[in-house]
Amino acid sequence: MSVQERKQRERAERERLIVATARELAEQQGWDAVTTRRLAERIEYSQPVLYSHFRGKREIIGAVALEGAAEMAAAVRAATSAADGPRERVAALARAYLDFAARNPAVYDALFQLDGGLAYAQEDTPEPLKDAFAALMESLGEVAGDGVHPGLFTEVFWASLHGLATLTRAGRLLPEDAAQRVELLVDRLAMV
Amino acid sequence: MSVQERKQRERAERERLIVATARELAEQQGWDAVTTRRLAERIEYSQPVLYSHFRGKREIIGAVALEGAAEMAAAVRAATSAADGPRERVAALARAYLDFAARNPAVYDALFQLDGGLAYAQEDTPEPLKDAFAALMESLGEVAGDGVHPGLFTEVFWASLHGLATLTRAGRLLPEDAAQRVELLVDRLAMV
DNA sequence: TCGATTGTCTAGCGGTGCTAGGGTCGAATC
DNA sequence: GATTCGACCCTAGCACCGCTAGACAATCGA
Repeated sequence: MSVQERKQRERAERERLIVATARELAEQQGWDAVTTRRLAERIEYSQPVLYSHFRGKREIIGAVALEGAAEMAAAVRAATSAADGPRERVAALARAYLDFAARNPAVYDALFQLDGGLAYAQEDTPEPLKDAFAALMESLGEVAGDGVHPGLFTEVFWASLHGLATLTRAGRLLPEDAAQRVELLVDRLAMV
Repeated sequence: MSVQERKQRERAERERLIVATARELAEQQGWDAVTTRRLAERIEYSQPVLYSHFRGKREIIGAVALEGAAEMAAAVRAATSAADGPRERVAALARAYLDFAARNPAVYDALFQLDGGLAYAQEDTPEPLKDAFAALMESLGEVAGDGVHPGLFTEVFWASLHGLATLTRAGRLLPEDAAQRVELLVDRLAMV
């Protein structure tokens, strides 16, 4: 029994190594640089080993996305719990969200830009994704305003943040005025 | 002279054919299906011909993006000019924008998602892109509110629309409540 | 008519994601 | 302790990708 357990442990450890390495490589050189060959070389195994853990590259991206969702949820909760009052909580949430996207561009891409084979906004959506959305709704729900469904409001606010994050990172918006944009967004959307 | 002119005409015509075919193929089967081989086969020329018109695949995407920018600007202007009053104009703009994104997903991707090698928010930004942004600002500028820079407001509103468009198309948001989200967004952001 | 130029194609390079098949090595059995 | 067996991993290769060198044919100017 103990031998099998050790093998399972080693296998799980190797899987973590794959995900961590993919993420690291993606953050360093972009997802285009994350090829199965390079990834295999970095973990010091051959390519087919990757396929004994994941169905393909897409699933590896998905694994990075799930890891990122948990971290983002934690970052958002940490920021909001340190803020006083609904208005300041929402502002802190927005800053934390955009900060996470800017600091972890590859993870953010895995989450919202690339195809990681994950289901969204559905029954079988993985728990970390649901929880990340829940983390947003916890603070945003209280400023939705009268008669506005908290979920709907959260979706709209989230979409706005997502738009700012992606357009800024893609060079469509200049980063200089980022703070002003967030300010404006929070002022208008949140009913404090 | 006339012979050269004819050749130039034919060459320009073929370039249009390439762009149109790339766009068509992308709309039908997604940009992943737009390979230089398939594209060459569809226009009934060999691959290297593509490279006599464009530096590479990226530039072809860029050409589709520019074409799309002009169309989007026209669509937005058509919608806003048919609406009465600032509030209704902004609502019409939002609907037209999201409608364009939904009806031309591949073009929208070429514009804002993929790398078409185009410069954004800079001096040397191509005219169609500047004009598309101008089309948005024409209607959005008048509802920016006191003391808010029209350009900044347009950026924020645009980012919100972009977020809704991309998240919806990527399956991150369910399309059923799309109309409600637009309503909410316009209500809150526009100072009517 | 003959060279030069222009245009196009065939063939191929190094890369991609992914997989079939063989070989090795350790664990369980006799 | 020897042997069989099965899990595991690697080598090699598939079809495809973006892109390009070099051969070849057609056309133009002298």
